[in-house]
Formats: sequence, C-alpha cells, structure tokens
Amino acid sequence: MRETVTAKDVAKLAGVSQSSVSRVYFEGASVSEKTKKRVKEAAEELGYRPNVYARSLITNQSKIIGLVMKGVQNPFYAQALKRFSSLFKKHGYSVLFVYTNNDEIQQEDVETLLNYNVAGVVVTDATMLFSVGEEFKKNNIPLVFFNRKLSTENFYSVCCNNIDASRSIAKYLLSKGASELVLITGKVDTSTSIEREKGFCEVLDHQKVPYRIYNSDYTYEGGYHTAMTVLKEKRLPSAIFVANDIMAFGVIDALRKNGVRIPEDTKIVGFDNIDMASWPAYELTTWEQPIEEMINETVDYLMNEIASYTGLVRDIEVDGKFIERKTT
Amino acid sequence: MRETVTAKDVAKLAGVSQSSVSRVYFEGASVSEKTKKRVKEAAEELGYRPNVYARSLITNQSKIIGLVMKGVQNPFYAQALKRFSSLFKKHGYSVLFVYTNNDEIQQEDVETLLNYNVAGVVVTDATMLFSVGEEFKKNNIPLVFFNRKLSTENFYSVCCNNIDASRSIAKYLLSKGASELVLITGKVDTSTSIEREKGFCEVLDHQKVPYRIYNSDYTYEGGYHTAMTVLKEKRLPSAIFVANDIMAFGVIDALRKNGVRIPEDTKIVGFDNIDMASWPAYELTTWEQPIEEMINETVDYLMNEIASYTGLVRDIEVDGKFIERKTT
DNA sequence: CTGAAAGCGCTTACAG
DNA sequence: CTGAAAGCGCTTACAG
Repeated sequence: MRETVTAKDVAKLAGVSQSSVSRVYFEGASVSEKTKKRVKEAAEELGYRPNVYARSLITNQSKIIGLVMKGVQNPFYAQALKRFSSLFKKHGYSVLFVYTNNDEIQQEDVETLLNYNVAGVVVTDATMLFSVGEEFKKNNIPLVFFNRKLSTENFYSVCCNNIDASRSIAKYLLSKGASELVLITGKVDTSTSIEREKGFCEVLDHQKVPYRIYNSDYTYEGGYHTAMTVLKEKRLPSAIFVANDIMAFGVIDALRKNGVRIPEDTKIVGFDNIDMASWPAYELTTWEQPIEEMINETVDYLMNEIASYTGLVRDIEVDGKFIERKTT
Repeated sequence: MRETVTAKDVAKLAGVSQSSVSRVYFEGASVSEKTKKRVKEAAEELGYRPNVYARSLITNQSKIIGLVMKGVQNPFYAQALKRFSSLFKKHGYSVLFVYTNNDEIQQEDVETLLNYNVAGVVVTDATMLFSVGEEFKKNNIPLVFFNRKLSTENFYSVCCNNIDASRSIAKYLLSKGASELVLITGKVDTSTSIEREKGFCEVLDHQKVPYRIYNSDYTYEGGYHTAMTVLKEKRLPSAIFVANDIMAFGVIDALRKNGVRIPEDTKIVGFDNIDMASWPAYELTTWEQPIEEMINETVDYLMNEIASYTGLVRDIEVDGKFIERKTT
C-alpha cells in the first residue's frame, strides 16, 4: 500500500497543531521560525509530502500548465518543448503534455485541460474552435498561441514578425538577381504560412517580378514532393522561398537528386533556423525565429495572468534575423 | 471567478442524492439506467465536470503517467513522445512531461512525480539513483526504463536487442569485405552504447579483425567532431559503425566535407532508423529499432501493473531489423 | 439500486 | 503566531 504520512502525523510528532504544519508548507502563511524548524524536522523524519490533490481541491488552483503540441517531429517544436519545460519548472509549474493529432484541438483534450484545472495553457501549432477558447476564458484560464495566431483577434499570441521577415527575404533574393521565383507554402490555413506568403508576394508584386506559388504542408516529405512538381515544369525558378526549414531540406534533397546545383542553378531560403540548418549537408540560408524571446514572452504573459487575471489579448510579434549560408 | 458546478448541484436538479450523481461518474458503481439518464441530463444542463482533485484525494490514485525525457531533440525520442502520448490517451491517462537536463533524474523531478502520485512512470533516456527507484517501489508505482537498462537488475526495462543487432552489423560489414573498422560509441555510460559496443566487438575479436573505438555522445555534433578526429589519423577505416543515426549524419557530413566518398572510400552504418535515415541526403544503412513494439510492451506492462501491482522486474528485448541503404 | 453520513488531507476564517 | 473547527467535492461503507 502506498504509505501516506499526513500533516496530522507530522503535527503529532512536532507537538504542534495540524494547522501549523499546513502553514509551514503554504507560501505566505505566518509561522514562527521555531515551529517551522520543529515541523520541518518532524516532516523529514516521517517523509512527509503535502498532498497536492487536497491542496488543489481547496485552493481551486493547480501548478500545472497545459502544453498542446502537434508537430513534435519538427525540431523547432522539440526545441520549444524543451525550453518551455525548463522554464515552467523554474517557475514551479509542471507540464501536462497534450499531443493532438489533429489541426484542431479536440474536445477530449480540452476536457483534460479543464479537468486538471490547469493554471494556463500554451498551444503551439494547432487551432481551436472559438467556443473552446471561450471555455478557458470563462474559467479565467490564460491561454496563449505560440507561433500561431487566430484570425479572430480574441486571444493572446506570440509569433515572429513573419510579414517583415518574408519581405526581407524577397528583397534579399531580388538583390541577388533572382528574376523568377517560387514560393512553397506551409499548411495553407496556418497563420504563419499565410503571413509569410503575404510579405513575400507583396514585395514581388510591387516590383512586378513574376512568381509561382505551390502549396505544401510544412513537412520534409511535403517539401520533397512539391519540389518534384516544380521540377516537372519547364523553367527552373532562379530562387525558391520555402516556408520552413524542414520542408526546405526536402526541397534541396529533391533538387540535388535531379542534378540541380544549389545555389548555382537555383537559390533556396528557408525559415526557422533550426539546428539542422547549419549542418554541412544543407548550410541553409534562412530566417532565424527568435525562439528564446518568443518563449520568454509567452511564459511571462502566462505568469502575470496567473498572478492576476486580466484577460489581456494581444498579438505579440518578435523580430528575428536573416542568416545567410550557402544555399543562396 | 471560475464557475464551479458540483455533484450537489446536479443532484438537486436531477432530484437524486449526491451519492447517486457520484455513482454515475464512477466506473463500476451501480446505478439504474433511469437515474443515470436523469443525472446526465442535469449535468449537461449545468455543465458539470467531476473534480479530479477531490476524486484523487479519496481514491489515492491518479490518471497521470509521468514521462521522463531528456533527448527530445533526437527524432527517435520525439517519435516516442508522440506515440506514448497517443497511446496513454487511448487508455485514459494524461501525461505529465518531465524534462530532465541531466543524465540522472533529479530529486526535484522525483518529488513532482511523487506529489502527483502518478499511476506509473516511463523513463526514456536518463538514469536514476537506486534509492530513487526504491521510492517508487515503496509507493507501488510501476516504472519502466525505455531504451535504457540499469545495471542493477531491479527494474523493468524495454529495449531493442542491442547485442544481437550489433553482432549482425559486424557480420554484415565483414561480409562486405571490411578489413579495418571503427566504432563510434554513444554516451559511454549508457546501456545502449555499452551493448552495441559489446556485440560489435565480440564478432570482430572472434574473427581477429582489427578495429578502433572512439567514444562520442549520441549527438550530431559529437558524430561530426569524432569523425574529424578519425580523419586526422592516417588510415581511413573501411567501415564505421556509428551507435545511432543522428550521430551517423554528423559523421557522414564531416567525411563528405573532407572529400571522403561513401560508401566507396568507407562504409557507414547507423542505428535507430529514424525517418531522416531514408532522406536522400543520407540514405543511411542502419538497424531499425522496433519502436512501435517497444512502446506497446512498455504501455502494456504499465497498464497491467496499474490494474494490479506485482512489482515484476524483467529486461525485455525486442528484435529489430537491418535496413540496407546506400551508405554501405 | 439508493440515500445519509463519514472521511480523504488539506486551507482558512475565527478567536485568542 | 497558534489552535480548533468548518469545509473543499468527492468516494464509499452502511442500511434499507
């Protein structure tokens, strides 16, 4: 049987009341140093550990953050997972990991989050029905979309400045003499893909430079296949902007396999600057997402809202930077 | 304020006792279809959700599995994370994700797991003090080491049959005419690296084929640097067995960068068969870890132990298979 | 099958 | 600062 030492047991051994024991473990309660010491000693001896369930039942609060994630396979999100976990731990929170297979958070997952009365939630690469978001609001649970933005401006989101970034990429490619371009998008309904397309095309339209758009899906395989499609057409573009790095690797591999030299025959630019982008096999020119800053912004917001809920809604955009390597 | 509908409220609306409401939501309790229906309707109307904290407080059980992971950056573990999450969800369990930066699980993380009274824990790529393991045992919490094995045979573990696998790899390389070999190990104190070294060397020793061992760390960068060291020596080995795929990519990149042709000048074999191994940039010959089976074994054990704790201890080994691609 | 009641291990007014 | 007591929202014997 699971041994269970309670505050009462500790109280008896320490010769104080159960309430005093409780106060020693409850932040902000007032206890004298003397009883604190006595309690700690007794607790140590007995192996006492406050019961989080009893505590949560009373305080109606938890020390858990819900982290909703789909694309763990993309190193960008793996990195995010790592940093979020470390940071939340530092703040005293544990993470309830909710893997969602669908683009949209399922009701089942929402129930889980609500059941555990999570202190806050971060959604990294999924969308959510409007009504679902309202459920969190109704319960005063802060929620932030990380690297994603909902069209209904009703939630807090933290992204990189995708539009400016892709404008810069377009300008850079033009300055390199690109005269006919291709854009390979990510999943078409994601905010990141939409914005990267917008900034990129805006500049090209303005300069009256011709370009073609191919819709893909943010995966290596998607990039690979899309590149094959591009190859089937007669003209090879002078440059390709691929909406994320992992897809760009697929594009590069497909192109190379077909004898296309990079950057001589065509230039490639990715987006994210994941670790792999600097690998000798790729040395990909890309846009660095300021992941650390983005995560800090996310966690700061969450911690503030947990401390005192305001329901503040904003779209935060952090600037990244261009990283030139050997694919351009 | 967070709205809070309790069983009492539902009871009043449904015209039954609070206990009956409780029984409707407690698996195994006996309730008539009639009251069940009435309760469900009232609950629906009020938006009732049983409080998991109150439930856990009483039952002294939780529906949470602790998943301890370090190497999220390695696609092998990202894949595992994904599958574990899906599977546990299917079984009605949520996952408490515990990221550990150290090779060894820290006391702080153990406290978290114990505080939440997790139903079970899986440790994927970290080790643990013996005493820590005992703490879980004392609380009848089943624990399994996934893709890792402790030398003290006191825990349940699920691995691929590393020794047989690396024996096969050595034999294969010999059959391909390799006459002087190199082994690049993973982190030296991990069971997987130790076993892969053991199986590989055993065959070579037996055949009296010369080889050299270089210790590395299971990361891309480690593989890259180790390969550079290998290159500094005069003779290029005719084949290199790299203890995991991600490291093998680093080795390949370093070698290619220095004009070494693969497989003409030297052959490379990895281990894991992560998705990337089939990418055109690498097309790595490797050993496929039966990850799906390994995960199923892990989850099955955990679910059985949760249903009725036996404390069974065993080292499970699942066979993988050789995947020949273009690096040999 | 159902209800009244005790109790899980805490927090938190309320007095002192 | 401290203790006695109420109560958080459930589960679970115990009767009926």
